[in-house]
Amino acid sequence: MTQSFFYIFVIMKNKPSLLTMNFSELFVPGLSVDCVIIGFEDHKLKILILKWNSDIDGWALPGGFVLKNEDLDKAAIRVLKERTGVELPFLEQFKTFGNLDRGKRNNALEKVKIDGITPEHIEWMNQRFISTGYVSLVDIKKCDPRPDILSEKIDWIALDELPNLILDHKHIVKKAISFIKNQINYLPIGITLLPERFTMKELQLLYESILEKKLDRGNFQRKMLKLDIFNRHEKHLEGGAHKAPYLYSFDHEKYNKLLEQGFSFNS
Amino acid sequence: MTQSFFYIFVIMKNKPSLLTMNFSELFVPGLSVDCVIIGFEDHKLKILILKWNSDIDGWALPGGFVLKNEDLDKAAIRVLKERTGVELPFLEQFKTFGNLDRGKRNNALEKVKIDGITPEHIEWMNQRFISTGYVSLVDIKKCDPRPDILSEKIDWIALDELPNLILDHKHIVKKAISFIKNQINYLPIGITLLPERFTMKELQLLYESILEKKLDRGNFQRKMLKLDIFNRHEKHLEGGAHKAPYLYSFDHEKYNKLLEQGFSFNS
DNA sequence: ACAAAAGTGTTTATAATACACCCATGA
DNA sequence: TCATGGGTGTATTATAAACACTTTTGT
Repeated sequence: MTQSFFYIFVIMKNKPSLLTMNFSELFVPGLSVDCVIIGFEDHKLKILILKWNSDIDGWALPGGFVLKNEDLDKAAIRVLKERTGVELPFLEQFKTFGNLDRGKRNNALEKVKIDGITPEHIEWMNQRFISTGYVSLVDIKKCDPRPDILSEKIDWIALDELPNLILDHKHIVKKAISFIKNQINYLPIGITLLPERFTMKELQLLYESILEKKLDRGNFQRKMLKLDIFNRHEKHLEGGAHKAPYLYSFDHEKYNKLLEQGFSFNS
Repeated sequence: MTQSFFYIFVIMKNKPSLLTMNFSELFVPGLSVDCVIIGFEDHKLKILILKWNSDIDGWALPGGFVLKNEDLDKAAIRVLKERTGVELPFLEQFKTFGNLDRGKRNNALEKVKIDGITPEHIEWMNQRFISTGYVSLVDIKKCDPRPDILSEKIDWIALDELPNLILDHKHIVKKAISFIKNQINYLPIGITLLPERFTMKELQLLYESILEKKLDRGNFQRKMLKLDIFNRHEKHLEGGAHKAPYLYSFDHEKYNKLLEQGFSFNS
């Protein structure tokens, strides 16, 4: 319900006239999408969340409404693009949240005073909402997070440092993480989370973050390389007082071939 | 969108007056649930589907609308109960279907002439619908399938003998099966699909149906028994000209303990 | 006695785990 | 030269897979 604001802002920049429209004509009523956009930085998983302005307490997941002539998936793609500038790295629906108690009426909405937002808009946003959760894995360095007219800021926050989130958004995040954890054995997940070139150590730290357990260095390296989906680059990374690690990148052709035939990486 | 009829029927039996209500007041607009109810009979996976009456061509998954003051999950539970009489054996949400092209307008709806169904009801049902898919695993013998005012019959149909299904219901079935296939390594799925007592052979046939591949008899038996979640019963099954197989049942206490600690059965 | 299918055993191959060793590097 | 972390090797254990052997039963 709340995410509408961010969408309104985008509309305002492009076609301000749309704001005079009744939401009921524009959007599928009562249905929204929420995106858990996950990145990896400083050896930690982080997600992109929006800090509301002082009138409204709490942070929120990037989300939005579904246009009447828009696929549900497309709505999520649009939200991802609007918040990060990124197009379709990895975006998957994981669950639809439809409990009655998720949508406690947000009194804060009544306080909002923004040009073009009418009491009818507020009324519409205060209806019961069912929200479909999408999870996206992105390279933080490729993102250009865009704050919103209603939010003081948009930020990457480590999973273990999350502030209060509105509604059931914390629950949505938990479900997203558990979804990724289950998927990791069937998807070489690093391909969208890491930069183009990375070390095996970095990939291992990513896996350890997702699985929440330590892995054996030697075994991890051997199992990964055995998948035969990496290119090893001759230029080593320099810096530490130790042997320089190789840099790797995904061989997209081999990677896709492996995905097609299916595989299992147990860790 | 079509499933509404079945729900109307139930309402008619209980509180016929509700039929005079506007659907917009009763239901969350544009949102439905569809249930893929899976059973196991004659060594085959079967699903419960509804054959429409002659005015309307095609079969449909059991489904329904979501009441305005009802959890999404509760709507699925209600549909399962109404169609089978069964309460909560195994019911899980697996995906929400929201593509525009899934809801091609069903001209057949206009032909329908049923007491109490007004053009406004038809109009409402012809709006764009987004549907959340639930999958349920049930013991066919415990089910009491109930056909509907609009359907000639309700039947268990083997997966490889499915007739034409309306809308994207075939696609929904495929996704449900693939969901179960992925879950099978983490859930002793037989507990709700098989009768109280069963042979290892039957359990194996069930697994082979879901996994769509043959399994080694000896290895399957040993791996299953090693899970230590079964009770072996001394009364053997008789009938064939061969050694009589033991009957097993799930030890619910051990089963639940295993589920809590998590396990993986690779087959 | 025999066929058929159950129950159990055995062998082999493959993969997971733990840890050891040597190597390259910068201070 | 020494501490550090990278790359690779190896022994051990656990699991999967293939298949063989024995048992029980009705005909």
